[in-house]
Amino acid sequence: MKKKTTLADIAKKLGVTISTVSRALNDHPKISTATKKAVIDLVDKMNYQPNNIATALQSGKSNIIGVIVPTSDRQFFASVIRGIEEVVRKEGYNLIICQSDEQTVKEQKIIDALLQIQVDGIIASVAKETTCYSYFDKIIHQNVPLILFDRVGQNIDTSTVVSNDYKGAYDAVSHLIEQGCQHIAHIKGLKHIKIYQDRLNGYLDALKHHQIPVDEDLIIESDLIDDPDIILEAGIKMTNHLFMTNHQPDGIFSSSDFAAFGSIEALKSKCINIPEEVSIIGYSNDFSSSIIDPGLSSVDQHTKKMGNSAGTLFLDQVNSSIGEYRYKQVVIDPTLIIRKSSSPNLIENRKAISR
Amino acid sequence: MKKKTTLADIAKKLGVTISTVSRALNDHPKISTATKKAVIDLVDKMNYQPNNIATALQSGKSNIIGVIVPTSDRQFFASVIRGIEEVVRKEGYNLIICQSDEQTVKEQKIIDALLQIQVDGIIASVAKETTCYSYFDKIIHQNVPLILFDRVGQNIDTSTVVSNDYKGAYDAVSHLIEQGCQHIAHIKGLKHIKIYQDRLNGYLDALKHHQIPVDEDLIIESDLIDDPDIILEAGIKMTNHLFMTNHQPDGIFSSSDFAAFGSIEALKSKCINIPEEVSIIGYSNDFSSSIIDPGLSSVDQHTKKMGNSAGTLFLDQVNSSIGEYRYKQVVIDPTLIIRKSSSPNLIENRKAISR
DNA sequence: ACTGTAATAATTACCGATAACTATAAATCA
DNA sequence: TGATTTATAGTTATCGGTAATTATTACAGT
Repeated sequence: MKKKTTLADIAKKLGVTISTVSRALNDHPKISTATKKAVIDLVDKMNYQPNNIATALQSGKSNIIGVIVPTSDRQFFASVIRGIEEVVRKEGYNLIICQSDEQTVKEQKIIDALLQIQVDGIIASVAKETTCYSYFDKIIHQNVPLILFDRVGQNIDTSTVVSNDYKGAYDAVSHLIEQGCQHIAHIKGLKHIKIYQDRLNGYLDALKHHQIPVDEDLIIESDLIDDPDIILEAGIKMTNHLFMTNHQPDGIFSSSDFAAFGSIEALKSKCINIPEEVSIIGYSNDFSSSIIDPGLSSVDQHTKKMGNSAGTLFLDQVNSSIGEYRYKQVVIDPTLIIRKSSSPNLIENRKAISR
Repeated sequence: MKKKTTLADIAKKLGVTISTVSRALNDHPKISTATKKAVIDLVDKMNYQPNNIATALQSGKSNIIGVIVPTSDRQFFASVIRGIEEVVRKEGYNLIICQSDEQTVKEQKIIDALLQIQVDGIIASVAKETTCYSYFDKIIHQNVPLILFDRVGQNIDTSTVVSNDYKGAYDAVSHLIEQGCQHIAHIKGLKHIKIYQDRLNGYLDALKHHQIPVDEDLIIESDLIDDPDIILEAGIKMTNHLFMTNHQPDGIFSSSDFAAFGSIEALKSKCINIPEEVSIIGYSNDFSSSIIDPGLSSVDQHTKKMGNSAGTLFLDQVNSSIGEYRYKQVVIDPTLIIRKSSSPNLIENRKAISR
């Protein structure tokens, strides 16, 4: 039931003042080596643990970074978080992970809570529901560094880390075309979210550059940001729908791996061969992409690297003197991982890069 | 560049003292409603945000819980974390997620860091490397509530939440036997880790109770706690090894879904039918279990529920008056999810329960 | 008019640490 | 020897709140 030892305890026992002890521990030059040694010895013996809260109050720094993600139990975000941590922990920062569950209201509550506990910065990916970013502006106005990643707001002036979704989509669709596909369907996400818009544009441009006409009936919109099981079911439905029309696709580019899993399942139950009759490419390179049969080609976003970048941007900003810092925009090029679902004569490529 | 407003700013503007403002905000009975209203109005207008660090210093409570997991980007742990958060956030606690990467040294550093930032409690799953638990005792000695889950230490006197691994294994193996398997292999984890020991015992007892002799050659040990891709490869190797002997199994119970994925891949490439010739059951009910072909039967551990329990145990402990609290041990029964890999005439069961 | 008692608000100490400013002694110099 | 460094450590204010204690009113009762 012993309570924690403080500097006062040590000072009293040593017959010196608190500040002497404090300075001894901080290796202040004006403290004799004899005193320093005495202090350090006693500190060890009394098992003294500095109270960071007191230091935080004094210095105005909490050494805590708030991380807001729509959901932490998705591979994508978990991996980004790990990437952030790798970078910032080296400089003594801890992370508080918060989940918005895609809800604007929760997101705002979280922001308030984080500001209240005096985080030194916030790294966030915005909830899909969110269309107004005034709450994020609030963070900036309080002089708290804000880094956005992946799902960044439209008009927020701050540093960001995004994946080059346009390129990812362009490369994926180009690859399908090279494999001989001429009627490529696209399962796209909600259009107000930039990443899905970019992927759509990549898809459209790839078609255009290869002189393939766009068939609007082959483009299906879906809310892709929920429970994996639900998206998978949706993928099945959408695929069945696609194959009920008279112009059936010979390729599918899905903005979500999970929807692509549904496509594979739907086609398999229709006894349509993948990739001979229909090629499929997903997005995110989820672990299951390598597990499903046939292996799903997918676009790897280098999630951990995204996290690394976000962490680095944060450190840059806090370590630069106020006023002189300029926001930076980092764009990370994704990599197309080719598996059987889009390439018939391929040795299985399970291994993902930098997952 | 405006800096944060404090109680002092409000007090000055209102011509009252800081404590009056403080008490007005805390709805103290001895403050007139007029003053309270004036304070609250000004607080709104000046966009005052209470400084939690100051409160934490004063109260000795940080409202932060440290969570230590071997790795946060695994579905299992991510889901437990979500479960913890669901429960504790309601009472105003925030989580700091830390990853030990299975290394004892990192684990100890994390514990020191968490104690230093004055967390109100620690919820942890111990690293596989860890065999000496003195660092966890340190937490307890500092009167910081400690809850262990899943991988609990052997001799630590504290509250715990574990899955009934014995039952999970027993049920799985019994099911294999009911399906007609007589030679059931077991891919087990490191024996010094209790969960793997329990699963082994469940396996052995299920065999015994069905009068099936144990064949030591069918039990293979593997380090199951690393990168999914690596475990999968190991699963392939182990399975190939099993099928090189002259007594080949007709069933495999794997302590890891990922190793089981490897088994499936190995058997498929040998053109051995699953489940007609060999039935397979994994452990953890990873999302990919429902994706792989055939669907992998697996033991669902109700991870979110584990998290809920851990959070509840923590709250119980902090909310009980000191000295009167008794440690509790919660055991959660897992559920066997049956899919095609162990049951030939089954409608696919993709949906997991309470993932 | 004078004391007693609410009602309300101001003082003050404190949480644990840091840092600027002072103070004290011994040591050095003119 | 007296003045001035130098080395070392003590004082005190501060971070932003909370809470116990004390002070100031206003009003009631006699």
